[in-house]
Amino acid sequence: MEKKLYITTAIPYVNGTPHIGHALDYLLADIWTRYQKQNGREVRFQVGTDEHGNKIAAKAAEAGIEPKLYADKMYVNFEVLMQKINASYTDFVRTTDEHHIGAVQYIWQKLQPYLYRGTYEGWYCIGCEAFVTDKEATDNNGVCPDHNQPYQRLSEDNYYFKTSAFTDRIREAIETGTMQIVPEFRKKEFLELIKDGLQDVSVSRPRKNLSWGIPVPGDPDQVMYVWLDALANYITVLGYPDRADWQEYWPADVQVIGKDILRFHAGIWPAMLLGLELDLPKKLLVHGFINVGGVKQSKTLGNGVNPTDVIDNYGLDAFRYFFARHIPTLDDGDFTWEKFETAYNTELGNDLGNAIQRIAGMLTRYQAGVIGQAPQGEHDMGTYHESMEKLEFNKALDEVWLMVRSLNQYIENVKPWEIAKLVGKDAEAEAHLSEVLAYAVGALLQIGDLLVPFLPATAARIHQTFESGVVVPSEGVLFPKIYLHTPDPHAPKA
RNA sequence: CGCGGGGUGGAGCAGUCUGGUCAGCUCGGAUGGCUCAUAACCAUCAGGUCGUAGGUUCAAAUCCUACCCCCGCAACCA
Repeated sequence: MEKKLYITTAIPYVNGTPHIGHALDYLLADIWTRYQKQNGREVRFQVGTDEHGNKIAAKAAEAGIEPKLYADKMYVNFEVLMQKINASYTDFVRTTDEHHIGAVQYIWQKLQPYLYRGTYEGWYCIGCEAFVTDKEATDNNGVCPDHNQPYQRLSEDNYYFKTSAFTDRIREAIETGTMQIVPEFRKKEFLELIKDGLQDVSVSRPRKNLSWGIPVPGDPDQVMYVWLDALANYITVLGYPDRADWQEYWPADVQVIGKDILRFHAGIWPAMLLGLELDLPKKLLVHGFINVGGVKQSKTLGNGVNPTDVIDNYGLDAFRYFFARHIPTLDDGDFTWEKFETAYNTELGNDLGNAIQRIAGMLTRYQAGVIGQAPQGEHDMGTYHESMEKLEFNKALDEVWLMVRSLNQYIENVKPWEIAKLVGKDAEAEAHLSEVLAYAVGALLQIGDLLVPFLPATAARIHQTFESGVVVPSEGVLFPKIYLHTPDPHAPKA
């Protein structure tokens, strides 16, 4: 019996609205999940939200409501996005879930041997009631921009987690591939980073400085800081420690994360797992960022792209297509509306949509829609599957489009419309025509199969149209031309 | 000498580990063909000293050395 599969995504902090980066997490995990399911595997797919911390408490206070109530309102934004992307997740965890809280407290106690009291010292802003990083303090020249007050050097008591104790084992796991980091250059980057060992992290705060969080068991004055709380979600959502079936899924097969949080997921998180005597995840998929026209998205620039805008105007599959193929799975990518629309019109519309249309059209016109027995597509799918295994989804899609092109070339070569003219004159024409079109359908169905993980609706439509042996007509064309951001070549001249 | 990634035709990229079969792919542009199709499709062309300068070799985008430039990261902003 093969192990049941498990894939996770990073849980976003609900203080804020979802953006394209979150969407990418869900999309990549969903593609993988659908691919594995298509191959008969059972997959559990986690998503969730991170809901504790001062920023949430502050926002809630601003709105005059309880933090939990605020989180209740905010987490829905993310749930809506996941559903909009049609992410086929099986589990949704909120760090304010009762089970999660209980499990994290259990984890805290189990990690006792690696926890010790310490003093955290850093730059603190009275106005923010929070520490800032040394870098932030330096960048702002020692003055908080929000409150226009100088930072103060303060120290506070808290608990530390001895991640340093696990440096060697973690390094070895990464080097030997027990815990694989893809792409390779991220692995190198991280190994370099921990050359001098992992540094212990502070995992709690005095209650007076952090009210909204999970209480530290046995110490009423301390509240847990983000690390143990948030990272633990990957196992608590499975039911760890009390619900038995978590063991069927852990260790995770793939954990999808952005490049910015690699260090926590490759350092602190494995240390936690080792402390709990659990296996490390098999693979960390580290994706990059999405720039817009070469510029980093930021709130201050206001150049962020809203996934909803894309989906609402072009359809979900168009969204999934672009971000799966034109954003390299394992590296930074670039989005512009022009690029997006060009890919939509040319690749989805001209190449694929049109191929489906012309084949369906010929079948209907020449053979009253009867397909007969479509042969198995015979394209070699080695490269496709290889790319899927290597988590290079963009390359897998490249391979599919190679097939779409060669299908169009095939049609052009055999010219079914000319064979059709011979029907009635040439004794073999009818059989030949039917054979040619059936072959085309076979290729199309194979393409449909390969698109299942990426474009579920499109794949379904291909199958629905051709699978039964008779063309089932559907309303409208797939991927009709849209010119919102690029000039319409056929528009009458102004 | 902090670490990492990268500089290939107008744009975006592949190829570099395992030197020759590499100068390739997509978009955009030009010309032609075709008419089944979403004015789609197919073919051909457009010529880029593969960042710069040396070196190794019968042979380098691919290996070595130096240099220039761009972009990330440098502990909590996907």
